Amino acid sequence: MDFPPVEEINLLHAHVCRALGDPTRLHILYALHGEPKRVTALAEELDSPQSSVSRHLAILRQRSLVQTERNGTEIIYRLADERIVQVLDMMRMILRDALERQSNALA
Amino acid sequence: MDFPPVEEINLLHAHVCRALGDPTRLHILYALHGEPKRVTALAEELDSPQSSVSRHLAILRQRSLVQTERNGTEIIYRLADERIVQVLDMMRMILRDALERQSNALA
DNA sequence: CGTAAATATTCGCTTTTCCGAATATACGAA
DNA sequence: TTCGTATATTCGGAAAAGCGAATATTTACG
Repeated sequence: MDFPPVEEINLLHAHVCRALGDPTRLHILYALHGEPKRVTALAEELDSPQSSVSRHLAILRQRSLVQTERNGTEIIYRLADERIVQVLDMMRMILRDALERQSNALA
Repeated sequence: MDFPPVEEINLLHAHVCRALGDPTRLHILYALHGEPKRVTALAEELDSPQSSVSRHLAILRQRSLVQTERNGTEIIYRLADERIVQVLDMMRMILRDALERQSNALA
């Protein structure tokens, strides 16, 4: 029983993190939380061009962060794992605490 | 009492995620877990040039993921918040499950 | 002061990422 | 098949991020 080397795991892991490293994609992930949606709906909600949203969704799908289901001509996107939002929320908490520490340090 | 707009939070959040989106930086964060280290020690551990590690550390520091403390001529880096590793581990779990689902889907 | 050690920054350069507009593809209905 | 809607992809260019080597900076010590 052998495991993939650390470097390879880090590579995959970093690839996923990079997918999270764009404000529009974060917005998309939160918008899909508990509520699958189609591309056009997301584009309207984010006030972003359709091609842009579609490209972002493709990136999230490649990285296994969202899944798709076709319904006629439309395609429904959903979170591949709802725990993703938990992770994002935890990051926000950590970030908030860090910012708070910094403003305290200034005072 | 007003809050910063969602867009601004997403921008900061994405900025932090981008810092996580590099395999060397992930390696650094795990290497610092529970064990502050100096730059040279990290460079040796990662078998990476000193300038490269220093640049990565600067990025992690800008994003409030690590903190520094000077000790003579050396500078000790530590995680700004140990919960960061929890978040990373959670992401790995989610990633592992996703990969597992995918290989099952092929079978 | 001068030297050595540790860390940071700069310099070129390459690669990646991002964007909107335009175009292409896929599907359903008639 | 032809049309309309929904989604995906391509195109061309701009901005950001990556790297190693070399150089600069900071600190301690004699």
